[in-house]
Formats: sequence, structure tokens, C-alpha cells
Amino acid sequence: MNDNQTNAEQLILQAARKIFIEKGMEGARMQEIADEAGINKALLHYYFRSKDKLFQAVFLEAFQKFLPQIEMLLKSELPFIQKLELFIKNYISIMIENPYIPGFVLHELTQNPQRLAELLKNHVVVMPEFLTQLQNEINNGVIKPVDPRQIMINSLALCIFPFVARPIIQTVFFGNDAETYNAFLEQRKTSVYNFIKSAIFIEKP
Amino acid sequence: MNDNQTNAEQLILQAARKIFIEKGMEGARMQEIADEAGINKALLHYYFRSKDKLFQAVFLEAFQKFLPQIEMLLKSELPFIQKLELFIKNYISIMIENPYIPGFVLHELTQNPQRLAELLKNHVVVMPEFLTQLQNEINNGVIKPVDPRQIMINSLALCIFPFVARPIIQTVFFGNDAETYNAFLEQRKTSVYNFIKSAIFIEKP
DNA sequence: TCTATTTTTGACCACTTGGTTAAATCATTT
DNA sequence: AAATGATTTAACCAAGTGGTCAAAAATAGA
Repeated sequence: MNDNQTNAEQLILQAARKIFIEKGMEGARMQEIADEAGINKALLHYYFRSKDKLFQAVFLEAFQKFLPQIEMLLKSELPFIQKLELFIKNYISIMIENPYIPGFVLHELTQNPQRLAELLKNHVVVMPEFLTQLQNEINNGVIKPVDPRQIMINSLALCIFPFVARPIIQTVFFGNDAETYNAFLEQRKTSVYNFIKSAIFIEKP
Repeated sequence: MNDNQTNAEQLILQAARKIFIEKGMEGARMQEIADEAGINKALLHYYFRSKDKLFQAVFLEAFQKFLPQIEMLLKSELPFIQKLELFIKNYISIMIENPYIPGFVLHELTQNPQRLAELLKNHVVVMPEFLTQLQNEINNGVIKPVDPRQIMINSLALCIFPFVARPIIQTVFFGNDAETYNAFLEQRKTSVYNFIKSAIFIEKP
């Protein structure tokens, strides 16, 4: 019960995170994770029983990094426009700090969709309420009459896509210069918000 | 030189397409592809020398399914607003017909970014012209003053994301009902266009 | 210090992987 | 029908793969 125990476990998790996110579940090798952590391969199985268990630990950690922020905003009592602004700015900020997680989560969830059901059992049940609030704004003539789900999905798309497609976009539009692209992503915090606002709010005459 | 030759080759490509798109490069097994094609595993290596070569054939085919449409539109002499509409409707249509290709291409390109440089050598050099045209519309006061790249990337995001994140969106917003989601995607052909138009065009008083 | 427990390791295993090969089958030409 | 060349196969292989295990090393308790 020394603190090397926790130390090794954290070392493994850290290494596993890096390799899994880089190579995916199928592409990652236990030996590579062990090397990255600077320990013996058998130790991986001592702390986490199998590759699958280790992967699940990493995946869950990554997934949950984003969920609380979404829930907090969906549950809050703010007016819609403020929720929208907060959501976009927070969400993009988290992604700038964890740029490889969105693609990782998206791919692994596509590869193994039944996992999603498990993950969502305890979360995001508040979504309907949020969609209702949006529908109310439409009924009040504040927002243009569009399917609220289209608006919701458009917002997600505009936030997430630049991270999921980063290698392509960075190459095609930014001469593969990471710094320029980072600045571009930073700008999107306000750019995306303005874009959506212009798209859905009805201009007062 | 009988026509079984082409027949077997097509059979293999068809099977490889299915398995690779389903499982990715790392997850796919040569044996599984052979079984799917109903032939011996050694025959895969007879027609395509290695797993990597076979994968490249499948990937290139998938990638090129979308590129010509983009180029055609970018190169055309149409006014911007018409280009935009055509692009969105065509692009979403192709994706509805090939719904699993976007995620496949995106993931494999993220996993192996250096491949992108090779692929783009002969393509999409017209992008700057298009961005210039967009900038002109801004200068003429037709479009709001926003970074043209933001507009371009927003358009791509709105088109592509619903296919890349299909399993999640379909589950969270549509009770995992594929038919409903297909109808939703169909609606997006006009919905996305209207969304972008409202977002960027300046209303005439 | 001696003992008991936990942590770490090297060697090992059964199994799967992509890939090869020599022989068999099939089709074509003579 | 015989020879030739292209196609297909079963059997095989070396190199990994995730995973195990007994023993060593480190640690904690007495």
C-alpha cells in the first residue's frame, strides 16, 4: 500500500490514453503502452485485467470530460440565447485543451455503438426539455421556425467538426500550420456563436 | 484472360470495401475479407499484393467518390449563392447514398495524415479561387464580413458531421430509428442551405 | 531483523496475424 | 488431346498478439 501503487496505475493510464487516442483500440498494442509507461507488460494486466478493461477505463475518462459541461448548461435556468453562447464557448474551449478526444470518442462509438446505450443511461435525459425551450422561442417569434433538432445538431457540428477533421482542414486551408489553425479555432468561439445567431434569430425591425 | 478474372477482383474489392469500412484498416482481417468474398485467402494476395495495397485501393475509391463533385462546383462559373446551394444539395445526396464513407475516410486520414498530401497533389488547387470569390462578395456588401474560411468550414461541417456522428445523433435525438433519421437527413438538403444563407447574407432593406 | 504482503519482472504460451508456396484446377490455343 | 498459361486452393510459416505464471524485488508490519 505504498504510493507507487497509485503512481504506476496513473502512469499506465497516462500511457494508455496516449496510445489509444493515437492508434485506436484495434491499432494499439499492449507492449507499446507498457513501453510508453516504462514498465513491464505483465503489470498492465496486474492493474487492469485485460486490454478491453484498460481501454474502457481510458474511453470512459475521455467521454466524461465533455458530458458534465453539456448537462450543466442544459439543466441551467438561463434564457436560450445565453445557454447557446455559453455552450459554444465552453465546448470549444474544452476541445482546444483536449483536441484529440472528439475524434477518438466518435470513432470508437461508431465502431461499437451498443456501448453508447450504456453510457447514456445516466445522462442527457434533459435533452427533451432543452428542445422544448427552443420550440417555445420559435412559438414566441424570437427564432425562425426550424426543426429544433436541426439547430441543435448544427450547433454540435460547428463546434466539433473542426476538431474531428483537423488534419484535413489544417492541410487544405492552413498549409498544415498548427499555430495558425489554433488561432483559427480560438476565433471560432465567437465566430460560431455569431454564425448561429444570425442564422436562427429573427431580426427586429 | 477469362472474365472470371475481373469477376473475382470485383468480388474481392466489394468484400474489402465492406469489411474495411466496417472495421477500419487495423480492425479488418484478411481472412474475413476472403470469407466475405467467398474465396481463398491466398487469392487476395494474388490480385492485391498485400493488405496495405488492398486497403489503398478501397480507400482511394472511397475518397474519389466525393472529390470530383467538389472540384466541379469550385471550378464552375456560377455565382456564389448558386454554387453554395448546388454544393450542399449534391454533397448531402452523395453522402445519403454512401453514408459510411465520410467516417471511414475521416478516421483513416486522421490515422495516416501523410497520405493526404499524396492525395491532394492533383486536386483542390482551385480552393484559393473560390475563397477569393467569396471575399469579393463580402467586399461588395452581399455577404457579412466574416473570414471566408470560417464560412467554407462551417458549410463542410454542417454537411458532413451528421454522417460522421450518425450513431450518436440517431440514438440521442431519434430514438435510434434509422428511417426517421434518413428523413431528417433528406430535409437537411434545404435546411442547411437556408441556415447558411440566413447566417451570412446581408438582408436587403 | 525476520516475516508476510504487495509490486514488478522475465520467460513463456496458445493463438492469430499477414503472407508464401507448391500443387491442383481451369481455360485457351494448337 | 496435349501443352500452355492463368486462376484457385490447402497447407504452411515466421512474427506478432494478448495473456499467464512463478519467481524476484520492494515494501510494510512485527
